[in-house]
Amino acid sequence: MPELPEVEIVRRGAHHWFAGRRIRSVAVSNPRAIRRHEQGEADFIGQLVGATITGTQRRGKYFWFTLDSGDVLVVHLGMSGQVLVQQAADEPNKHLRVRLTFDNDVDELWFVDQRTFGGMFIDEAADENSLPVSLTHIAPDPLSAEFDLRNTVRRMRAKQSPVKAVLLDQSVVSGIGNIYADESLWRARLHWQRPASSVTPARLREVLDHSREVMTDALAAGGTSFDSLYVNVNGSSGYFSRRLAAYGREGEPCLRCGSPLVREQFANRSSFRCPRCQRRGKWSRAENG
DNA sequence: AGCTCCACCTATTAGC
DNA sequence: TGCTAATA
DNA sequence: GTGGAGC
Ligand SMILES: [Zn+2]
Repeated sequence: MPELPEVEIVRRGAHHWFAGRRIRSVAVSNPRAIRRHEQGEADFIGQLVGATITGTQRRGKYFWFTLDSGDVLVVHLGMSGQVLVQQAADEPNKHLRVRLTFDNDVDELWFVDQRTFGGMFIDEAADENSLPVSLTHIAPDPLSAEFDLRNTVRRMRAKQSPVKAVLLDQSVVSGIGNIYADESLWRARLHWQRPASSVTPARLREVLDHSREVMTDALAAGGTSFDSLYVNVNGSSGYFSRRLAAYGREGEPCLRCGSPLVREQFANRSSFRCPRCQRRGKWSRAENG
């Protein structure tokens, strides 16, 4: 599942290959991929053909190409999206949804997405940072310069929901998904179900600091890949999955205390935690200090 | 308004 | 093998 | 992973 580190890896690759290129053609093979472009397919194609990509930006799990038209092309990978650099002669891909060709006639951008939760759309820039209007409700992510730790802690404390739900709320803090939420909570020794309002500001600060650290480490490792669904623009996997301490480790020993990790259901996804290090009460803080 | 939960898809894997 | 359920 | 429906 692409979260901040995986999206950032893809953005960097996309920038390297496509910044400065002029779009020659656009083919949409599954209109669902551009469902968030409300003006429809013809408008989507019409706005892109002839436009030049001037750069790339990212906020949380969204990234976008800035265009010389002044608008931006927003990309979200959903659960299984890929942005690949392909050559025209490459073998067809069953899950190809959108295909862009460029003025050099060699390298193409293929948006490939098995589950079709991801997509692309054109939007206008809301400010001089080119933040798309449709993303103004997305909060800054912990790796961005605009991230305000104190303000984020204050907003988290106002929530009655489980602290994990708040970490996943992109309007409070962006970029964190199921994997890095569990990793951050494990590092902070916090039970995912604690109401955010019941957690002290100091501990909320800690869990946010841990999210920044774990996502920085994951970025350096090329992201987390469990299978071939998450890959960079060249189709390669990242190496962070082998360093996960919580996610996917049901029954395996906690790397701090050796207790077998447990798996619990949260909404309709899985949560992994250590039953000893991550207990509900405040006493879980004291041990293993 | 705040919060929870489910639909949106395709594919793979586990279990009967 | 072939179906359903669970999970990503 | 996200947006929207519903309590
Ligand atoms: Zn433990």
